Amino acid sequence: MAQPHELRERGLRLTPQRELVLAAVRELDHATPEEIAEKVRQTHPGINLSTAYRNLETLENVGLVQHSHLGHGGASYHASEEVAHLHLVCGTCGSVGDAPIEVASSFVNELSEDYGFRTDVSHFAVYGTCSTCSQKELE
Amino acid sequence: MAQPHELRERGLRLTPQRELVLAAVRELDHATPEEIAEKVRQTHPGINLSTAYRNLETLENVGLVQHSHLGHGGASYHASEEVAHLHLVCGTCGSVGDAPIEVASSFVNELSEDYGFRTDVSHFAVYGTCSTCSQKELE
DNA sequence: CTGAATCTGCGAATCATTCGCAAGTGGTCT
DNA sequence: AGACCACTTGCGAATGATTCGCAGATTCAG
Repeated sequence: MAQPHELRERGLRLTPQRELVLAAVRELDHATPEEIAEKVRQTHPGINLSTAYRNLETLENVGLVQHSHLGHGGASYHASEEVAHLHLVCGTCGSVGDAPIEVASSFVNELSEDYGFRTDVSHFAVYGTCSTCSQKELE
Repeated sequence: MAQPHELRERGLRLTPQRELVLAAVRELDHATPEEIAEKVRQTHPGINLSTAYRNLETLENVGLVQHSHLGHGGASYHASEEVAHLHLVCGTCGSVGDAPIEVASSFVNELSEDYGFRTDVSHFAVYGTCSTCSQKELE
């Protein structure tokens, strides 16, 4: 009995690499599978990239982590308990800024009411030009 | 003299494949490089995929075409003169719906005022669940 | 018509992600 | 503790999308 581990509780086996992947996602925020594997290697050198990918997928299925698409590159993972927020990706300098999800609430509501579309604003990045780069363009 | 071709006018050489790529982008809307190459092959069988990619990049540099990221897959190209609109991608069924860009105007304004971020709403898809799939979930 | 710079075709290289498979391990049931 | 089996892992190969290197072809200015 005793209280089951959070992974077991979701029907997953408890393996060192799985725990480490989850820990890495929680520690690094917005990390690519590659970066997560790299992090895990610090304590478990042998871990394979495929294993990182597979565990991220598994953890996502049970809702412990989620991924979003930031730049043109690959996906970026973060823990589910993290507060959801918008990602403002600058197409000019590549920086990624954050903004509270509330900024989009009226937009989300409108899409819901008019189109019946339930938006997950944090899944894809919001693309544009950051204030710094906008300034520079004026020069 | 005479009026220069729209491509020459932008400092580009006028090659058959380049014109065809541009024509294909205009004809097919939201096409992947692969689909564009396929289209071009109808009139110019020999065109190489790399050439399509290179020309799309070149055309994008001079502002004649633009690309956006719809699903997890590759980029999708469209002509610049096309009216910008939002892409509503359903994560469940994969469908891509459209919505006028005005729906996002207050959202865009807010980001601009509060964060100085100039948003290009049509570059990345808006991710979520379409009305059809939302319905099904309730059953 | 000629030359130089720009393009194109092609195959190889890259990057991110997924697969197949055999060997290893975790959890359950005795 | 011992045995079993399904789930996992490591590894290398397979994919799919995109980029690169290069030699030969083409465009366009003079």
